[in-house]
Amino acid sequence: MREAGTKAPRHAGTKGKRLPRSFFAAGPEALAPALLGQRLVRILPDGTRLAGLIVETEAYLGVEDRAAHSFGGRRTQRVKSMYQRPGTAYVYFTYGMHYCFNVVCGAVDEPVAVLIRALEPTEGLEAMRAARAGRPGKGGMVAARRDPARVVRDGELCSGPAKLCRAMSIDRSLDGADLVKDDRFFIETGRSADLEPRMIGRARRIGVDYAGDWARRELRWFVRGNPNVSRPPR
DNA sequence: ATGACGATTTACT
DNA sequence: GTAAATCGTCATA
Repeated sequence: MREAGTKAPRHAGTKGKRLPRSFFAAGPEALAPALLGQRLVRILPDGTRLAGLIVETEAYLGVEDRAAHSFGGRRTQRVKSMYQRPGTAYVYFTYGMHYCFNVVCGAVDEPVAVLIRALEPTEGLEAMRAARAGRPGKGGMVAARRDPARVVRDGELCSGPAKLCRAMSIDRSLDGADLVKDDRFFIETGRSADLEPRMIGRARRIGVDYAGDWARRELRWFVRGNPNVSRPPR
């Protein structure tokens, strides 16, 4: 994690300790800010290690949260991962072309989670650029709009929930993965200790205007001044 | 079986 | 700022 204005992270490439299940069991409002600065790691089938520090998260509070997929106790095929153990990955497909990734953080049958909205990329940037240059999601953009040669600036590589999934090759195959045990997908201790409270911002969640009062609640946390944050508040 | 919509991103005015 | 892309999911019938 770096403050605005400083150079590349000194500890890029550093491997941390894997976060234990007890860390993930904190519940969404505690886990969302606690995940800031932690390192999300993805090992590709060919062994390439991709990683980034988490710089933006959102809490989804479950059955009473109108913005949550589990609102009202919905227990559909799509959201089944949200009802699993803390530390489970909930990956869903949306808008016909994008994936988003959440960390489940409640007891079994308590469908709460934290959406990972942005990362500061630290390892495997080349592979990320290649993944982001092509077409998104499943079917992906029409021919007229896809541009395999398009250049994605580093600050835009993982600056959104679907962008980071694209950059890190996170798709449906990782839905339900156990982040505590899985060897392709996990979270390590990063540089959260460097984050003073004043460096953490809080704001409304993005893209949930349909959720009435729940749209107004400040359930989004982000690292102030970090260029990878998807939508820095005013 | 059908229709409306989405925890988004992108290009364009 | 607006609109298009694109299809699985969900509610309704």
